[in-house]
Amino acid sequence: MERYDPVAIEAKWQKFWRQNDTYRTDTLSEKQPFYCLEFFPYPSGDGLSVGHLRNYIPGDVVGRFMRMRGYEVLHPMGWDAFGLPAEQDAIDKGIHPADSTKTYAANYRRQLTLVGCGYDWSREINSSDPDYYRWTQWFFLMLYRRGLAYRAEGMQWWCPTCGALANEEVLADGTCWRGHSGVHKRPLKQWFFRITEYADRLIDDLDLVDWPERTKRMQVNWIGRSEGADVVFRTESGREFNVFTTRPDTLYGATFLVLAPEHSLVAELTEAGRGEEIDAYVRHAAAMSEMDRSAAAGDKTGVFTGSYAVNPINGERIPIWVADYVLLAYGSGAIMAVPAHDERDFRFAKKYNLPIRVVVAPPGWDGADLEEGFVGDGTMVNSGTHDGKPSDEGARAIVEELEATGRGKASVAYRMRDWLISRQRYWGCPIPIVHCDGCGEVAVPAADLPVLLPHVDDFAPQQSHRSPLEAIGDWVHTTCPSCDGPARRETDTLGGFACSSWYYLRFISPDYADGPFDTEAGERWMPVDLYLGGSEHTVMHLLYARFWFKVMYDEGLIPHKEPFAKLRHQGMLLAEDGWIDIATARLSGDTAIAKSEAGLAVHENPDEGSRLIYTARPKAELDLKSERISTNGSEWAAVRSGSMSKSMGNVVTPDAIVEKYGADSLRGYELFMAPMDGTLPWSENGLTGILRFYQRLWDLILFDGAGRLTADDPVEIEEAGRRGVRIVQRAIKKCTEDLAQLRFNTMIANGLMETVNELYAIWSPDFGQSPEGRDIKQKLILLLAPVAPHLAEELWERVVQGGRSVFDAEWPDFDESLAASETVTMVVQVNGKLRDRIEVGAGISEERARELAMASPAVAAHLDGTKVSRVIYVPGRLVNFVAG
RNA sequence: GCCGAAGUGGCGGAAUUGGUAGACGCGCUGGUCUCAAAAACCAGUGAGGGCAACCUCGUGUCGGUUCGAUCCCGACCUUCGGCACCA
Repeated sequence: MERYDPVAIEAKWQKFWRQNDTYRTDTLSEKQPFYCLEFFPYPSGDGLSVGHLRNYIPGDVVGRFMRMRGYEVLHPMGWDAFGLPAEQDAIDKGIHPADSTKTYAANYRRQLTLVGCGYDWSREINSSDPDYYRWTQWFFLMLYRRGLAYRAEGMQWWCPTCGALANEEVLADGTCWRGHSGVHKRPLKQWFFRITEYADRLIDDLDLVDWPERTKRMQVNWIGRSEGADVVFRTESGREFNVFTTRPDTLYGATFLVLAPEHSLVAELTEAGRGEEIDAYVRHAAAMSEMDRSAAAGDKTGVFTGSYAVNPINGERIPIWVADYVLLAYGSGAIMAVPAHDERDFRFAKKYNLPIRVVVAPPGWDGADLEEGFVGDGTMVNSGTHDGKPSDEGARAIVEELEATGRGKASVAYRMRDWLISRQRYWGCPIPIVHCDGCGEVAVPAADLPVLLPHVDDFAPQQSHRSPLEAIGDWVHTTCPSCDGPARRETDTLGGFACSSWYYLRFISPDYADGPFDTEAGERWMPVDLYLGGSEHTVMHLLYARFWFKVMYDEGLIPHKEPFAKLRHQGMLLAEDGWIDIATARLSGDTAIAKSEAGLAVHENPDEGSRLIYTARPKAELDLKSERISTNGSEWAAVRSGSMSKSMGNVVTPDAIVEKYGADSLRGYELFMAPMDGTLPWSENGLTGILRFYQRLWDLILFDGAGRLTADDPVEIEEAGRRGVRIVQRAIKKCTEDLAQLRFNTMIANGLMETVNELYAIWSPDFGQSPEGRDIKQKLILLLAPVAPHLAEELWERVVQGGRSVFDAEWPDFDESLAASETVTMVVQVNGKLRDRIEVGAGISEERARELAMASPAVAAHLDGTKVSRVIYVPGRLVNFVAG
């Protein structure tokens, strides 16, 4: 029998697809459109690992499946080539990013083709091409014109490696999104997009999309909408300023006010004689990094300005303090402190001996001093005419009162800040603005786009924190589009997330020259039907792209409100588990790297800065059944994996796996090993199972004698036909439903593997050649096609139809009634415990089922003479006798 | 601290969402074939007991609801992700 030879088959069909342009999308097709997209990658010099493929393979499978179901599928690929990762790589390797990204992209394209991904490569885009970034600039101008792009100075995040960062790019542990440490704030003049103006819509419109709830919630939390009130306080010197509070009901309990150290009124409100102390405090706060400030969250510090303000609700005179636990950027940078009902204010008041006045009584409160701030709802006390009201009602009443007297109003505050988008970097899209002495900031006219990024050899970031482009004199010096006088170009570039905020539109009409995209085609093809990518981009790319899209909507470019109708995340793939010789690891010292038996590297005791890649498990948890452990007594520890990384030498490339097992096996394994959003370690062993399965399928379809039965067997062809129809109908149902829900693992396990196992049991040479047998084979190939496209093509050519791609065939339909079994196994229970199983006809009556169940000897034995008081009957499922 | 997700064999994971726990695959054990090994194929494989038919236990822990709980409720433990002085 000819063996399944993936290498030969795969080369053959990849060539066929290329020559026949199999994956070209016709955006004008009459068919229903389906837009299937994966986050476009930044092409790295390391190439793709098997981990990255957990993003691309599911997309490819869905694309193929939808195509077979009659949709015109748009499934493109491109490169997120502008931005820091590319520039950093270029600096490290001394290659110009314009060259390196092209080389890397070509390698990505080769690898994606190698694993059988069917992209329409005629739509390949690269965000660093002038033909692309010209439209990124066009969008910038659109935002600018709409007042959504502006330049401002302030304290902003700064990464020693990456430079200026958006808030979204800073992680809680003081590192940036690229993993660099030392992130801190510094005063910077930067460009921003006014994303905060869209905060409410970014929250509300999440109701329109099918996204993981977790992801939606993370975006909502990030935006951080809080409803409350602005309250106006007047100082004794006649100054007015706002505080924001979410608890207007506690206004009578405000016993002091706190300004952020950077607040503009601090100097003015500082009483004579306290200047030195206040200055020192403000300087100290400024010097302290944001990270240090939040690390010291428990310990509150502050100083009294010496000034007082008047509480607008009761005319009370209360002191104004300065403290760094109040953030300038949130609300108005000033708060009313209500120590009785806020934990932070409580601590501060305790420390500085400020009064604590309860105005919302906790349930059962006896008037005693509080041990800590009570932040819950309760009944209002010490609040003038509002006493006795529930606090939520009181909050509304107080806001009304403030509005009536003009001393405050209902208000909303957000955690999200405007999006810092400028970078003092070379490798990015130039901001299309010129600065003119006479006219000021002037937008480059759309007709003059693109503002080309000049090709320079020295593109390293400057110590001065200024753009390297400043050094390119003949590029910087230009004429003002408005007055023709001398002007300077804006030398900042746009961060990479600007480029990726609209790329999904460019794929629809990649060569369109009259705008960023053909709006008619855009209307038809948007929103993206299925978007696949990692959850790490939840508050970066996925938030930014939604914002841009909404601006386009407002501009009338697109009639849809959301860009991505359905979103799913793929899980992370960790490095393979292994075993480590503890003794060897110890020998080389605390921070040493030891080589385990499996060839994996291990940080046994990572340094402060380095991440723990592997964690040795306690000996008790070792897999004692494993030979590798038991041969070596106690010296080996099982090692749980961390993420794949080049520095650890544990990256598995698709190239190596394809060579050994074939692309179809790699695809099958990536889909089969776990649900697509699960995180799990890579395990090369698992590939064997997929390869064996393909071999079995191959043998079944091409060599009928592989089946369990011979022509002489008692299972007649007719009987086999009946069973075969049921098996294959069930398989179609399972595969169709699972693919629609992206449940690839069970689609393969139960839709394909189990089906083949069952078919083996009824298969004989004669049956294989019967019309039923041939029909089953054909359907099986179709079901296989999205997962293993090369193998499916080969089988399709051999047993069904040569010359045409299996992807031009239709996905099979199923018929519930044919898939249904004639008999079912019913469970017989006594008091809810399983005692017997009986095989009965599918349409059995309750009466008959009870009779048969009662007849079971096991039932009599377990009833043990007790009377049956109740019988639970679940049709087609079980009969349960309840005794006593 | 706050928000969220998850804990099932030696491993990855199934389970029609209240009705046969462990599908499918890996690994392991035994067998067939072979001089031998690999591959392939066949059988077995949650734990404990029994010659056996069978019995008992078993889905992180403890309790509850129910004829019946991996699934629902309460408390707790653990792991992972996100946020974190946001008034």
